[in-house]
Amino acid sequence: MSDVFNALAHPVRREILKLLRDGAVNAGDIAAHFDLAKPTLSGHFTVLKTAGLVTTERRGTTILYRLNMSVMEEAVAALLSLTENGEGEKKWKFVRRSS
Amino acid sequence: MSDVFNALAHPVRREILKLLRDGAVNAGDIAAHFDLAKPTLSGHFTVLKTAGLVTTERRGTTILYRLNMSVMEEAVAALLSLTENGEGEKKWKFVRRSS
DNA sequence: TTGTTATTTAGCAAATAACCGAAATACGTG
DNA sequence: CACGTATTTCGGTTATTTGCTAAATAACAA
Repeated sequence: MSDVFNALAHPVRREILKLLRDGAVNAGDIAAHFDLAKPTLSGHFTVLKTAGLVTTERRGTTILYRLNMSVMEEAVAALLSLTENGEGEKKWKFVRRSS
Repeated sequence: MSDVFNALAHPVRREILKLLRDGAVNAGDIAAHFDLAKPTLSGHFTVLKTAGLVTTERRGTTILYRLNMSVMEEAVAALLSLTENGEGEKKWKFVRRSS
């Protein structure tokens, strides 16, 4: 979980995750959103991938980055576990909508 | 929010937060839970305090550390905002129990 | 004031992180 | 094969982080 929070700790990486909310995006299109050199973005991709927050799929010459929802869910659960002591009533309820 | 996730990225700091789940604890008692020098722990306290995740209160010779729940809640909200795009159905439901 | 306990600050070494430009790799096309 | 496009890896610089010991500060008691 350290890798996950570490990945979330950089504003550029959080912005990358937001770009992936509505579907997979290729590395070049992501890089175009930032005033940073491509190798720098590639490094950020590696951090996100190491944390498991994104997955990749080669699509011809480009590489698609996709959000890994299950790891995002685990991060929320880990965050909640820091405040819930397990004994007695839970203070929070966090559920995926069934539809 | 970078400061918050950065603070959460270190396992010792997450463990410190867990020690504070059931109420305020003084610096010495927290330090006793780790095999680290006290100045090292003091540095971790500073990171948590800078992030706003804990507050301090001097109580005689000791200093009490207390969890700042509102910042924890903001962290959860920030995490959710990375996956919710605002248009259409929300995928998640996250509510505080009323009781 | 002197001493004792609790905690932080200062100073230092080693490791890691963030950025860049240049070079390398992977793929598809002619 | 050779070329163009997309992306990553390499090598380097600078800044930050984590840990330590030793010294400084804060509060209290005698």
